Amino acid sequence: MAEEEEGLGSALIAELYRPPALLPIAQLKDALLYAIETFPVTVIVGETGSGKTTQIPQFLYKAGWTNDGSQIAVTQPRRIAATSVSARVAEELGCQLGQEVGYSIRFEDVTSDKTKIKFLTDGLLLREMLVDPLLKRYSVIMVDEAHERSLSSDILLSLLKKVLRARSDLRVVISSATLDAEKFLEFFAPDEDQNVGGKFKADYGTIVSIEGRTHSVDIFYLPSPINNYVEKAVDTAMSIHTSEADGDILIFATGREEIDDIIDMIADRIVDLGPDAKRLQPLPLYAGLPTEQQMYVFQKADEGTRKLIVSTNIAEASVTIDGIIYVIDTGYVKLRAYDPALGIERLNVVPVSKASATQRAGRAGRTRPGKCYRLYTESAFDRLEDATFPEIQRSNLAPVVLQLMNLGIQNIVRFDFLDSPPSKLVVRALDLLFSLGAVDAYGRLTKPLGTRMAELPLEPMLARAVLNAQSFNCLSEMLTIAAMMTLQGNAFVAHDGNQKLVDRARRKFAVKEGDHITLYNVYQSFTNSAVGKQSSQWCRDNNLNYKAMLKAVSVRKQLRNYLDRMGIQENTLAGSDAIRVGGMEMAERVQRCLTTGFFAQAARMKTDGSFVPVGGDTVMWAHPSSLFFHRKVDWVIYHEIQETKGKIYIRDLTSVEMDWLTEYAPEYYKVKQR
DNA sequence: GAGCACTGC
Repeated sequence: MAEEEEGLGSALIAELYRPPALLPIAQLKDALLYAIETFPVTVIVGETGSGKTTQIPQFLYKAGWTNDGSQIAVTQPRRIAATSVSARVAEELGCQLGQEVGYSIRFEDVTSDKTKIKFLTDGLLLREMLVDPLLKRYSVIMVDEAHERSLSSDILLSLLKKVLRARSDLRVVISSATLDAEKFLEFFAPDEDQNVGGKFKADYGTIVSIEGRTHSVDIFYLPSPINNYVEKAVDTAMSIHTSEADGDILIFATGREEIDDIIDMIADRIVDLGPDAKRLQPLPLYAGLPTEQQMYVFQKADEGTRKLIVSTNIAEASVTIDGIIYVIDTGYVKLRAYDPALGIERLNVVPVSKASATQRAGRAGRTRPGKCYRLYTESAFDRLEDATFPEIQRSNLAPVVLQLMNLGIQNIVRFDFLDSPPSKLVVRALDLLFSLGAVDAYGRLTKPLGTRMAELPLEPMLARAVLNAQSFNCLSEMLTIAAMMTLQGNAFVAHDGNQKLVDRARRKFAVKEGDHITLYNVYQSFTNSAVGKQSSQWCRDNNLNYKAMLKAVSVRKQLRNYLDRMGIQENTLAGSDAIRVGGMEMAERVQRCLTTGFFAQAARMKTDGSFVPVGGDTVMWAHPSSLFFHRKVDWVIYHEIQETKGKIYIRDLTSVEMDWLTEYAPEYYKVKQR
């Protein structure tokens, strides 16, 4: 396992560790088992630290829920949680991980025929439903952290509702940290029960509440609203540092730039404190930070030094840091929104929800009683949304729709969602899938193209291009490019914050055709036994993210296996072709092949360097990480479009010929011209 | 001209 995950994992295990007998959940054991025995659906409400994730599966196991040879599944929204929690439970049961207790995540299946309790990501359980739609191997399925309302856990709950209709023996346990419990339970009401109106006849399920074991956290609000929460966060941190007892500080900010600003301002203020003052060590934390730098936040500060961690939302649920006593909540978060009319993703800074604010405050009370300073007024808090908008209502739904169709859901519009996505999102998704040939004019999944696209763990446009690659004799190249695309711009990394070095490193691999083939060259060099040798040192020397590169190797291998099973062979010509891919022939094949997937994302550069889409007037700019940030080009296809601070950026560009667009997507462009 | 919140298959 890579360093980062080990580090984060052990932090998580530390959080979970508490002698099991002392957990409040132990007292509720009988009530819990009774509920699960009696009702198809049990919703468990319990704060972090209540032990529900580690204890409930053990109760069920010991109560005989796996005696008939079936398994207990516990789903997690994150890989790291699945691995670390399973290790903890294996230890408590005194067995080796992978025996009675195991986990299964993408690329790693640590289970055996002896496995009774299996932790897995919710996305992977969805994949299992393709093979086993009724999930027959499980007697109990526990969906943990359902309150996070992730895309895959939402869909999983919808599908479990369907499965329950066919399987009266199945038990579903939903665990939530917030007050959504009733909503979850009511969702599982059989249709006839919903007609009873106000009368609530819940013989299909029940709610069990578990006391948390976190310490109390005093909440402080501002007396009046402020304009600049960045400055206020700095002021608050400094006053905590100079007047409050020992204990580390955690500031929640919205993004990298803001975090850097806060850290710079804090650094200035530290100088003013004078040489005799207690020391303060500001540390940034966000997902894009190189692993080594992320690890600093977990290390104990020197004696007499107070850590001040300035973090994105990553510290809200994904990462747990010990020793935080003070939390400063700016009250904002950066969230994705999807504009179905333009097909653009936006990252907006928006107020947090009450659930989020509560979760943030709780980060101060893990070791001992703490304090949380909310940089907004109490009435502002009262006006916050109860919970963050579910992901399914603010995402590009093309991958979701494709996956649901492949699971046999014919009518997406009538699908029983916990919260239905806006119909515009569904329509947009269907339009795109139709233009890609995954869905026919009757709204049915096509065979084999549509089903194959759904099977590949790639977004639809990329899946389409990969499935076309064999006919362009560039499957080998496209597999590599697809694998590199899943890194989402994280192939290069600034090891010491020096962005100039990154740009220089990128130029070493650059080819005139654009970013995709540039990334292909990166992969080729990394895996070449005479060049990168898959070594971490080589990555460091070339400003590449070693962990990300290893992931690309895994993804490529997995994609390769999928295509093997589909009977699509890697072109022998491609594998042995000695032509440098930046040269004419191969490059053009790749460019054409990419066009067959990304024709709907084509644009042309104007003289001022901006881009406009076909038949549109949206002004777009090449992202600074693109080869075409500096260079001139005519037509391009792009992989991603995103609005940041009012400016629309396109990322991962490859130059194409205008004729190819009409050649490979005649229908699409005929409609466009009307 | 100047920059990805966070996950997952």
